[in-house]
Amino acid sequence: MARAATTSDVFNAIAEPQRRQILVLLRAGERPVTEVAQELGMTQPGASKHLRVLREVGLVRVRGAGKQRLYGLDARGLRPVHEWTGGFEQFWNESFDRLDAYVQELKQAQQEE
Amino acid sequence: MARAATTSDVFNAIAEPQRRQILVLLRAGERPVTEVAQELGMTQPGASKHLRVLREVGLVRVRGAGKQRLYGLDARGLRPVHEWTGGFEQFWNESFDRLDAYVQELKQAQQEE
DNA sequence: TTGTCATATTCCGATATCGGCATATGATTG
DNA sequence: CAATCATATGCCGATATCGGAATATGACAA
Repeated sequence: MARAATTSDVFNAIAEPQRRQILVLLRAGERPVTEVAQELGMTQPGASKHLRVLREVGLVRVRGAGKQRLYGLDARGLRPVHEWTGGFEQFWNESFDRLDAYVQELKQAQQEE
Repeated sequence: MARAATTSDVFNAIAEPQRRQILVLLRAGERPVTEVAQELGMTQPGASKHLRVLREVGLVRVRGAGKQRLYGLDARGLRPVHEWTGGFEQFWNESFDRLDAYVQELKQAQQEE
């Protein structure tokens, strides 16, 4: 088998740095593809493709505005990611100290050998 | 160019469902590879590979315990992800209502045509 | 040292990714 | 309708991924 599809999966969609940049940019408001490409220093087709992925996972919405198509943020899909990582909150404080303790114990044990 | 490396990037590391499962499992405590594989229904080499990636991005630590190697969680690397998504918190509430409003306006506009 | 259990690595095939370039499709205006 | 601007798609090459199977490496015990 091969790799998981980036489409239809928010975790994969935001694994791409450029796509994260796009999302951040869109926090400032809707923008047409060209402007996204320009502001982030990517090609128009490049931006278009990334926006397609973001649209497919539902992180972005489009609406036609005359000749243009305005892309806007729909951040609701990021919530599950936030919550998933939040499930580890207690572990990046308290619990890790224990692990650190283990490591120190090990170092000592090695020195005593 | 090709795809970004999953190694040395937490966002990519957690884009893999099985790796997320491993992290969740390890919240319950340290475990040897074999046990991880068994509890999650994957092969030993499979688990080993995923754990390698997680180790390389620093989400997991190993310590030798006799014949075994115990893998333990180091969730600190998840914090940036939590914070990054947290930067969109206001957008998955308030701000999206505006976008919804737009959509409704558009639907109306279309009906009036 | 040899055997045995635990884990890591290697090689492979199928596939999906991302970027670049050219081009097709779309919408609008004259 | 033709011209134009805006955007999307298609095709390509290079590469990395994931899973599977076999095998190598490691650690310990007898």
